[in-house]
Amino acid sequence: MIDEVLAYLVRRGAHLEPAKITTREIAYDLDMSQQTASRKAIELIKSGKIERTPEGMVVTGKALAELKRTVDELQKMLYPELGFEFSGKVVSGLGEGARFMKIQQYKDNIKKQLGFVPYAGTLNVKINPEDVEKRLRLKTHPPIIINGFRLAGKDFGKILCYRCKIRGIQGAIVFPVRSTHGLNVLEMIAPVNLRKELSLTDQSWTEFVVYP
Amino acid sequence: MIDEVLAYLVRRGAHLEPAKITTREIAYDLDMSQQTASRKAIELIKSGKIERTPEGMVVTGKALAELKRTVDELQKMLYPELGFEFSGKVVSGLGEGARFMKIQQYKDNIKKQLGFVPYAGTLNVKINPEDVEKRLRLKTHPPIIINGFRLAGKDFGKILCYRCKIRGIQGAIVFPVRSTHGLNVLEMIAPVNLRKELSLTDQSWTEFVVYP
DNA sequence: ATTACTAATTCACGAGTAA
DNA sequence: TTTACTCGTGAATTAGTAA
Repeated sequence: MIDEVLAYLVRRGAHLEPAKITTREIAYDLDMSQQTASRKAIELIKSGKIERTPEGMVVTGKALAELKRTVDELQKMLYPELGFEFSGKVVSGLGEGARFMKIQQYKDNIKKQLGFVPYAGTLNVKINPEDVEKRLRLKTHPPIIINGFRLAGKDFGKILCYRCKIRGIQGAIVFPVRSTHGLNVLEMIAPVNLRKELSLTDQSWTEFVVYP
Repeated sequence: MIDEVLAYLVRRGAHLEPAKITTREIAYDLDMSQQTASRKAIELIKSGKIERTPEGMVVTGKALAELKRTVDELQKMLYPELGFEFSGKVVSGLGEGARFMKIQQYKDNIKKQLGFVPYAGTLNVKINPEDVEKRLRLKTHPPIIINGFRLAGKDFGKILCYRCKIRGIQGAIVFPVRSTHGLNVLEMIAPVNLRKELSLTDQSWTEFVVYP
């Protein structure tokens, strides 16, 4: 998992600059023998995770990146309320979302609930298969509800949504109650034309965060 | 450090609800024998870190709290620049925040936007003078907006907020649009009574992190 | 299919110590 | 003072297998 000695070195700041840390100190602080600390340090060097310089030990960028990845992943699992990250590819919708976003009632209701007038179009992203489970977990959180209405003898259903952020732009993921999408496509609205604003085309890879 | 099997169970969501995970799966995913996975699971049960129910394995709150502490610490070391850290002293508010947090509409909107029902009270912290500049920088980030509403002929304004964490408890810093506070007092809401939960009294020194 | 026991094995640890 | 070697010991792991 996370190497105890490597984490210790990071705690001592060895990822910022070389730190003069003896194997005796490591042993004392981590409650192990000096011999073990020495051996572990050698192992870390052999696996390219730390380096020894005359100024002390340094954690390599590679090891740091790996550590960050692990901590990030744990963080996300432990604090799911801080935002679900998704990544996937831009795909073309059926133009249905765009049609909805042109209807004044929806526009008004979205403005009321989300605080922005949606651009008359949606961005459809086919999420990575490994994110589908996350999407299911997302749906266990209470959504923001855009009310439906009746217009010209036709029923327009409510829309469930969650705020999201894509490359700094705030928008929302929308789930029309009668959705035509499968589990792997998420539909996004925003105050601007996301395709244009973010220079996205079909098959563009992108990532975004959803806030339940 | 961080137990590999425990982290695996968290990755599988066993801290949210019981997860049907076999020792064989653990063994396969973590590259160990089924026997070792079984033994480690038993050890985790003995140390009170997981429980086995007919519905699957569950990570206990105690183990989760411990894990969060460790991850938080690493997070802080790895990303010293992330999150705005504030420190200051607890002060008494005018009871205005508490009044707001008792109003159903605000409670509903907060639950919707932040994912928790706020305790009917706020914690006011007078931040250190050197943190005031940080507070100004914070306001340049897009806030989460709690919608206002009209009730009994009176307008209740929207509330701008940012998620925050104080001693492991997730909450939010709130900025009512018509705030009565100066620049040096921050008002915090959380799902629990922070004063009680963290044993804080007036003049208690405390610190917290705000996530823009 | 599971899980978890016992026995065999391996490999991690620390004592002693040299450099 | 360090660090890091060898080596004996024992804890951790796996194979085999029962339930």
